[in-house]
Amino acid sequence: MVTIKQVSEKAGVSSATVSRVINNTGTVKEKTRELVMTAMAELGYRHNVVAASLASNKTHTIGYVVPELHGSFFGAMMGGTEQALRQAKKHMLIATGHSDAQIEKEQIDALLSRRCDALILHVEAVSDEYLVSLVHQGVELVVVNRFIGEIGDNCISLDNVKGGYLASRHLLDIGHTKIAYIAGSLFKADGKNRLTGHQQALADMGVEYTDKLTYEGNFQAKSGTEGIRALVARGAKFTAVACANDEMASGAMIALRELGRRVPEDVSVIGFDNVDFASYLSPGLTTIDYPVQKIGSMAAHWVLERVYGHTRHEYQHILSPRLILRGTTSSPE
Amino acid sequence: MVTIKQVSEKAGVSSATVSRVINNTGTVKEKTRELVMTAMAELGYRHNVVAASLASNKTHTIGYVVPELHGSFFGAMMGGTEQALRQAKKHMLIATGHSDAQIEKEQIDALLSRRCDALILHVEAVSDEYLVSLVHQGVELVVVNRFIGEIGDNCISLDNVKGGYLASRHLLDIGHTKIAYIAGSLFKADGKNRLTGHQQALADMGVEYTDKLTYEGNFQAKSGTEGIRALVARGAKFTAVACANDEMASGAMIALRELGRRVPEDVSVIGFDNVDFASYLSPGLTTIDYPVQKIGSMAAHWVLERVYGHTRHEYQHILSPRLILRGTTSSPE
DNA sequence: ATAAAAAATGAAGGCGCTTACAATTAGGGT
DNA sequence: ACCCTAATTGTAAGCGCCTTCATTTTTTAT
Repeated sequence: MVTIKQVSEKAGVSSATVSRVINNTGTVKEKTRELVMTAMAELGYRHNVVAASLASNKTHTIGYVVPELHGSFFGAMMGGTEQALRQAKKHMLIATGHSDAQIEKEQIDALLSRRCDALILHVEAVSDEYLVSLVHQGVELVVVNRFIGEIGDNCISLDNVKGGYLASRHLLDIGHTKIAYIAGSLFKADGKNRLTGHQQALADMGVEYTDKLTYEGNFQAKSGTEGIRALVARGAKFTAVACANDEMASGAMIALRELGRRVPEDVSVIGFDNVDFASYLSPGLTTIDYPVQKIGSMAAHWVLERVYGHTRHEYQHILSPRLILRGTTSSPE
Repeated sequence: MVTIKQVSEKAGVSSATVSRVINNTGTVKEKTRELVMTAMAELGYRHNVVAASLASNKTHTIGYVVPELHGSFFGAMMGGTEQALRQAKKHMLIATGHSDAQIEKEQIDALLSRRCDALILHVEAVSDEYLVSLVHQGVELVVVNRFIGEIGDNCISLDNVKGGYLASRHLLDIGHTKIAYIAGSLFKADGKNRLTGHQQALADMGVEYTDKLTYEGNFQAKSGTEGIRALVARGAKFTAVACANDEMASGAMIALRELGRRVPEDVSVIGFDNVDFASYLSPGLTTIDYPVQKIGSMAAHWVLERVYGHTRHEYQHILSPRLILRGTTSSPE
């Protein structure tokens, strides 16, 4: 292992100088810089970031906790973050929380032990208080897709209520009144908020909300299929169904097709998230765009600006969803 | 920042002993262990993994390079890896190579500078020689989804030729002879190999291969759509189309539908990868299963066994694809 | 009880780099 | 040529932990 020391000897300078040229800090004469550079090249020197981190107390590493790695949602989000961080030469240490408070805490702990300069957290099981206490402890963190008033500055989220509203409002606007709703897990904030938006839209348009038309799924495609079956089994009548995410919408479409109901002629379907495959379905899925990649990059910008002091990195705390019209919704007969 | 030293003083032992209880190495009496534990708890001690890494020359971190983060493919793969690594308390430092040799090298370099204990690489632009030289330099790495004979032990890949063969063979078996092929980027090994498999299947069944029926896409959905249009525009006649991945298959289905050709009645479609949304399409996409998550976990096992000396972690070097029958293929009229 | 073996602990020297601070050199003005 | 300031470099003390080796304590065997 070639060290800075060996380089310094070969170049005939002190190790401090070598460190300066590596980090481009302090001042060093052009001539000695070259001396050092060639010495490094000849020796095949490789900077030891671990040692540097210990000495400087900066790891240039951001810890990232997401519930899962599979699926296209988190990849898109992390992609947004990565793109922004790569230019700043920061790296991401990734961990999964599996929507389990215990695991989430362990992972956060592990990332902190690894001395990440900041954390980006998409955690769903851990309590608000826990996150608030971390912030009060001085941990630099951004919470994504979750809003906690007390640490609002550390949150970057989508207005899920508005998204839910937009979806159902669209169905109402084109004439539907009997609208079924397949909710996401209601113990998760976004699942709950999207449902709230749905209810507000109904209220705004003077349509009464009833539990009979809603089914609580778990954000997985299969639960969309089950949702439709359950609704039909309980005799619910509807001409449209709003789903809390695209996976469930796709599951719902499968069930509807099985039942011989055409989409959108017999029943309209609207999803939520606008994941990449939404446009591959046929008809293309009308949905609510969740600017997930943007959320990822906002989180990166937050970190760059707040933790590393880079300027010119703007970010917003609350992003807005918008309606994406494709082929699964139409006016009722 | 509470250090091991402070803990040792509070517990009335030496720092060496504290280190022993933290790492569970050496021997330490139960009583003193408890002493140390309570001291750590009272002081709110947090182990500094960076310092530990420097001293022990082990980071317990695996560097991971993938082309992109978005899409469902790499998330699934990394998910497989993560699951296996989490139990071993290893972490993943993730970087993207963007299929660009320059970037791929930089990222590998950065991960090495961070002293990752091992690398898992899904790189597509860098040369075989480069990877071989890394291995010869003593870098512990697994190459996934790519086979390089000279370092076959370090590779974990899918038999893409066989997959391509299986797909086209299926179409041939159910009676198709006019089979169009929408290839992936041919400068990528898997794109090329899948096409080779297609050609072998044709040859085996005595059907002549012709360039006229193949179109080179780029693995993106849009190029599937364009592929169909191009094929039709050039007057190609076919009753089935095999695609080098599911995204393109989905794009192809969209184009076929536009042209008024029913799937599978008028033309059969088969994809490759079996990504998660393949079953959401309608009809469900017949495809070749790419055990991507398994590849991810194999890579983890390789690392666990070879780098960390954990036993009982079996792994294979070449995984086999298999046919997944769903609704997009049927015999021609 | 006592010697020998085993278990438990402590002392101290790094791991490779950063970073005040001190020391040296170079540049400018008169 | 000489003094002052600014630009360069070197010195050395850590950063917090691991780990070998020596030392002390405990256990086992006789």
